[in-house]
Amino acid sequence: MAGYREVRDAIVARITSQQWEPGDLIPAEQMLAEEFGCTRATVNRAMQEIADAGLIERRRKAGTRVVRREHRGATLTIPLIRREIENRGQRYDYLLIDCERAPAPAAIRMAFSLNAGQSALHLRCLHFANSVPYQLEDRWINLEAVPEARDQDFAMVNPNEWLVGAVPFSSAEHVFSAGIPDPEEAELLKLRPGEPVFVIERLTWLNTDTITRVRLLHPGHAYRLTTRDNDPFNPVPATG
Amino acid sequence: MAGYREVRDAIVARITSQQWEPGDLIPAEQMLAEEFGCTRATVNRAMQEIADAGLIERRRKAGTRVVRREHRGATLTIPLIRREIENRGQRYDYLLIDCERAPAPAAIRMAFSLNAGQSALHLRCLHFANSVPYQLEDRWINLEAVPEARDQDFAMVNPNEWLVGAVPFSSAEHVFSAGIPDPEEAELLKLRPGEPVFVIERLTWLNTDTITRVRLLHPGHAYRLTTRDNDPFNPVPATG
DNA sequence: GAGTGGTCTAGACCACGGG
DNA sequence: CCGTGGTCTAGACCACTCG
Repeated sequence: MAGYREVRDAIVARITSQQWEPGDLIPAEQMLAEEFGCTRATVNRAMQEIADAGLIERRRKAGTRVVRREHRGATLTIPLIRREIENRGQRYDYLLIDCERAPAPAAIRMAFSLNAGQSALHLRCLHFANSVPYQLEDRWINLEAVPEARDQDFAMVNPNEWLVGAVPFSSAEHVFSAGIPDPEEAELLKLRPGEPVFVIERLTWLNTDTITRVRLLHPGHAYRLTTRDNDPFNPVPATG
Repeated sequence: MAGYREVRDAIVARITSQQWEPGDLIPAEQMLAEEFGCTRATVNRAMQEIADAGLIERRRKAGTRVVRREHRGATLTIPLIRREIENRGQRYDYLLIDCERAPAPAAIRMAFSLNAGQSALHLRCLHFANSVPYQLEDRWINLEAVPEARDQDFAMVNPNEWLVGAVPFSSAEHVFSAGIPDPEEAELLKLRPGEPVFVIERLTWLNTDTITRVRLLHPGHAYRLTTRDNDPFNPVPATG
């Protein structure tokens, strides 16, 4: 009689209540199917979801065990910069500082797998929230991987939005850090002396090609990157 | 003849190759089942996984559409601090600075849903990598939710590890920012003047109870938080 | 070898929601 | 209304791997 959600939630409850503790072996699917009055397929679907969430580990013949929870995951959503600002009810403005094809420095050449002589597209721009500098973007685009970028007018469309629309799928690597801006960066962001910046560096791939490397600077006093991760199955806690 | 992985990968390929573009309607499960020579259940499982990955949106009667990819997600793994250091081959040391039951300040009272008079457990500690300060931890623990914390000796076991072991399941909220340490913090972390800190603030829930709020400071010059997100189905790009 | 999970089938009924 | 996805069943075969 039980649907897979009920089976799933019941099993999760036994784990979170520590009725089944980390390391414990869970009854086999056939046993649970009988207990819950459903077929093994239904139990299997429930168990699959719990395993996907990382609560249990399953191995043929060895059975299913409650996982030792060692670390917690967090899912960040990196929004479109324009949306991020407009969603807060602020006006979004965009300024292209410079955009030119230039010889790629060594670090970029390595990331893009380019030879010594090759060039790439380098551009810098500023994003404003209510006319206040919100993000300074320093981006390299791999023209070997994305040759169409050369014909784009990035004074009109910001590279963030253009790339998201033009590149169908990719992997990404993010690095977050705190740093001290150099004098030019500080001036562009209109920072007070001594003000730190929150730095996001992102590398993006299309299949095996690196398509872009971007370095995003935010004023330290104004920027907070937030993520909320809920239990995969349990109800959402009160938002404090 | 096709298994659900083949069906899934074939459909994903049509999306990433832009054969099916964002907004497009995908053939119904029955059609795809006939095309791939399998049952609708197999197609359904493939589509479920693709939908979970966020590539498509499904609605009864309306059918399945390719999603407009507006923002990218990133999955962070917050490791055990000891592991993070030891995995780099460095020596981990831990120092409890202070640990006392104290009246909770207003912000903590609000987060923990406490009344004006109530107290909570406040502790501060330092984590070292090769004897260099790596993380300054300032933590409040809600004794209403986790009364066992009062009997713990946090000079021996650091609160990070104890909580991960003691609390079976929870949600969490992370906020990342860059900041300027106050003089005491700067001294504890042995920072040079003007050095910024990378700040992680985390709230953790057990069901509807807030169990702990922790503020973690890292020296800005030494700390980088990295995350690598791969396509859910495609092979991993070359690690640059 | 044998027990467990992984997957598939053929068919069925239902819930949602667009037209 | 009625097409679509959501879910379930009863049964089957297979793949892995522990003992």
